[in-house]
Amino acid sequence: MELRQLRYFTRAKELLNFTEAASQLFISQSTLSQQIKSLEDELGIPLFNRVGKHIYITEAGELFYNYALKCVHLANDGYLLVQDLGNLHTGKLVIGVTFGLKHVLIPAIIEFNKQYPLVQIQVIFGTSTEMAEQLYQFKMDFLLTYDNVVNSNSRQLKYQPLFSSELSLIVSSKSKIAQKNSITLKDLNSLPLALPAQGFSTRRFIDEVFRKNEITPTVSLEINDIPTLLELVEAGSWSSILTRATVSDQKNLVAVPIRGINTLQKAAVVSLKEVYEKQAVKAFLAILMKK
Amino acid sequence: MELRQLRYFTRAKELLNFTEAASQLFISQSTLSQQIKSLEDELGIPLFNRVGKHIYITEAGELFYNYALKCVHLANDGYLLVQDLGNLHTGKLVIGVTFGLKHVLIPAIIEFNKQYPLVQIQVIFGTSTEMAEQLYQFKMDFLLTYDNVVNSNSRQLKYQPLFSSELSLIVSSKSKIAQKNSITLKDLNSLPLALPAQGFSTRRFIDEVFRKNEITPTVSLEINDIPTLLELVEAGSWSSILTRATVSDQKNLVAVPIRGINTLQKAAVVSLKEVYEKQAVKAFLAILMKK
DNA sequence: TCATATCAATCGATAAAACCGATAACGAAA
DNA sequence: TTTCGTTATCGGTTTTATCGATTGATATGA
Repeated sequence: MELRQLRYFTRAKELLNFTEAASQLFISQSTLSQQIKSLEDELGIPLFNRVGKHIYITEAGELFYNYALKCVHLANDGYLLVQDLGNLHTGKLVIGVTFGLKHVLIPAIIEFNKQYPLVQIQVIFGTSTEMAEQLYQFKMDFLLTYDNVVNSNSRQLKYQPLFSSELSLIVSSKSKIAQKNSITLKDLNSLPLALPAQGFSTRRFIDEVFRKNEITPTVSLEINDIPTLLELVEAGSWSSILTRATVSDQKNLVAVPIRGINTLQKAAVVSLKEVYEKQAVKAFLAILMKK
Repeated sequence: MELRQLRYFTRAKELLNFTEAASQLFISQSTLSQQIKSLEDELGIPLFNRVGKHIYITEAGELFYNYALKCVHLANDGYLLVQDLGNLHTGKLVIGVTFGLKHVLIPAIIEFNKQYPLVQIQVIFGTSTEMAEQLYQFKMDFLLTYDNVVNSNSRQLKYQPLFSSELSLIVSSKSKIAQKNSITLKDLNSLPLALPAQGFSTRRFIDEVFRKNEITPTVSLEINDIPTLLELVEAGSWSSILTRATVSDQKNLVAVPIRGINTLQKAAVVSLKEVYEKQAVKAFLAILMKK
């Protein structure tokens, strides 16, 4: 039994299709077929049922999978551990972030790069849904978002809170509303709203607030790119709802508080529980939390 | 990185002596030396410090060891688990059964559990149609039913006959008919019948008998739960048609033979052909057949 | 100080195995 | 029935794991 075989097996089990699995593993289908067979021979029990053109996992396969997967992950964790042991002089950091937390991330990146110039940084903006998916696939080290992310998911996430920011009405500074100290939820009914698309954590939160308070404002624009959204709001026709923090560095936009409801959004660092945490991640988070 | 290398490494780390470790691993010292080196190359960091004729573990080696050891153990646990499965120390058995064969199943379950108390058993009562479907989807290990099941299906089923039982008229022991030695098919025309719903193998058989003999008795009640059916027959208003075996353990019901036609129903174990048969299934069937 | 014992590293050759492409075999779908 | 999508198998090639023999390094003891 070798890790190679376990890696092949887990992928095959996940896809239940040898051809596709082989392609993802960058080996030929024949190799995969042979390696699975040799693993089955060693275990003395079939891991898959072959029926016609399909394969199904057997009871033994299902049970064995748990061990195989853990084993592969453990080996990988060990590898990662050694990789960045001491050397924050190599390695790569992949950070997911919602646009609303850009202002928190930027200074931290600058500071981190000053301290550890050899660590490559990749920043990915996206919806929390998209990013949670990438996190689960180990394509991301951690993500920065508001904390009402997918909680129904089977695997567990670790939350480290950063700060809170109020959800506010965002309007152009030229708008009449910009003068007001605050508005009520009901005022929203008469405003044409431009909101982030489905999938953004803020949007999920907003929809929830609407539902609870039984109001259905006109959402006349949905868009999945926040800079563009801000640009459109700046132009004057629409208002939007975002956290106050989102526009903290925008001159031509004003955040008007929404009265009477709890609109506190908690920003947090989200990562996978029980997975080895890179040195670079630790160092980065130390900088981030210090602020 | 392969499990072989991790096995070599852990042993070497424990003994801090390549020559001895190699000997225990039944490989040459040169092989061990090379494999450790290739592991170190892949990790990009030395796991041992070579000082003169001695070796010492490095910090990286010490940390990596924890992962390597767990990984090796996990793989071994997975192996043992699968072996156990073959030895019936774990696992699950899902059995589908028509109500008419309950009396065959019960003692077999009791005996099986006595012999293999660690195997979980799940029993599903249902129509043969439903259960055949679940069998095809690998949600069931085998089913116990009368053998005129779906034969038109593309995939192939394996039948292992158990015994035969005559289809009889089932009446309350209080009924007048209960006294008779037998009745004819034509007598059925004048009786209000309560039959199992479509989908039950017995019902399929009954309908076939009616069709062949060109009679159309009054089916005044159809029901998809056999215990309830029996309860209603017991109350006295209806008669039913079921195998004699179905009422073998019922006091207040009598089975009256139907004359002049072949009403033999063959009970059988039905499973998928050409699919690996679990050890637990083999053991269970051995007990079932022995009776 | 020098010989010797004891270890790890290295080299070259060999055996094992992982791998690939081509093709067969199979069942499902058309 | 043919076609399509899939897995299994075969024969040949490449990679790599392994070995024995040798070298190099160093601790020990005469």
